[in-house]
Amino acid sequence: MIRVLIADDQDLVRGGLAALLGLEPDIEVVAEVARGDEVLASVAAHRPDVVLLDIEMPGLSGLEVAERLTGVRVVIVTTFGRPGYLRRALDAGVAGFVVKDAPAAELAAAVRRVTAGERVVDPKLAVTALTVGASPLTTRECDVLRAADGGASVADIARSLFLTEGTVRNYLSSAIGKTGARNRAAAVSTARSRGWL
Amino acid sequence: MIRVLIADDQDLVRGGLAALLGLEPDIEVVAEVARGDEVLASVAAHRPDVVLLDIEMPGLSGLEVAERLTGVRVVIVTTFGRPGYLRRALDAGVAGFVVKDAPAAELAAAVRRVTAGERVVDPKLAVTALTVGASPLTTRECDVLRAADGGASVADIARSLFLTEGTVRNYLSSAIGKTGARNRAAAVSTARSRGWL
DNA sequence: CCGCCGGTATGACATTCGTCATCCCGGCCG
DNA sequence: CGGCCGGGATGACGAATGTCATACCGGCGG
Repeated sequence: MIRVLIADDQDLVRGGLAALLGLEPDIEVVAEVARGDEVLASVAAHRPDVVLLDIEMPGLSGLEVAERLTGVRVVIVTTFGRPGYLRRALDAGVAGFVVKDAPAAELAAAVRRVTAGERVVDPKLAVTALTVGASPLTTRECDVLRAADGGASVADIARSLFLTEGTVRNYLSSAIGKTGARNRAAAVSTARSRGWL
Repeated sequence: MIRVLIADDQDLVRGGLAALLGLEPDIEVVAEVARGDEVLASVAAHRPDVVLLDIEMPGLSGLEVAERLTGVRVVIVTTFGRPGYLRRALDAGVAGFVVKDAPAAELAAAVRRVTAGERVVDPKLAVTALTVGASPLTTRECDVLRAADGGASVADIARSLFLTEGTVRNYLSSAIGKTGARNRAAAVSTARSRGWL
């Protein structure tokens, strides 16, 4: 019996995945959590063989959780097949990476394969991740781009990061250049779609 | 036996919902589709009692599908509890509106209740929808905001909508005013979060 | 029939952005 | 030890953006 823990913030989705895996005779869902920061305690309590992690969760992101988890196989299950996400997931040592628009049958298969010691990654995604490459953005450029999301002005960003307006402009300019965008909004959009933020 | 059709573009989620409802003795999932524009044909073919519609799907959005569907009860199942979505859904005559972070048990309950002729809407969401109010944006203002998403310049927007740059600036200015934002990016963000786009 | 609203357009104006050059500092690598 | 890179800052300049007043047209409600 493969013991599985599921972490996803959307009740309906989490319940759905549990129901899906519950249909498999050799898989048992031993716990479900809705927040990233509850995963570690639950893993300690239930000792699952495999942990399914959504990336976007309150508390801690799935990627952050994956970095902290040891002694258990991790499969990232996410809506967004962003190259940067895959890269960070692999850096964090996950055993599998499945996107939510993959065929439903693939989930159970992935769980079995990582249990058997294999690494499960969508080949198409892997190619894209290699093609797009790693993030060229520095830490601060990321910070500034994140702060710029939602339409904050240079002054707003400067205040929220305790920087001078001029410095913020420099970082934005640099990030715009690196993303090949023509303004901050496009830069944010590009960086986000690549999983760089 | 309540016959249900599920429309959601993410295989894993759709499969999950199907598995979840499959556990109920009085509910039968008779069809699944992944695109909005496949729903009508599938409804004609399978004659379900209830149709579960995700909003964000390729082809047609769940809201557009709901407007076109007659003779069947519709439940919107969406990630985003945006007031504007709920409003448009109710205008389209749906019988239920469930957000994906609702408890899993609520889905089957919602299906049963709409079958019994009830209308199922999250009370909190209903309050927010009434509080926030309907969209103050005109059609063109929406168009321009949508086109502005992703960081397009005034010139880009003008080209894509066959307008003068000055006119685009006017619409943007007006939309920025109506959303209480301080620039176009914030306006897009606000309008989107309210479901006005 | 007149007025208002939405769509479209023009021109002028102040403000914000994006770019560039240049500077300082502290690590880290060769 | 001497670069080089990343973080941080300043000032200047041109381009893009946001605001406002004004105008014309077509439809719809009073």
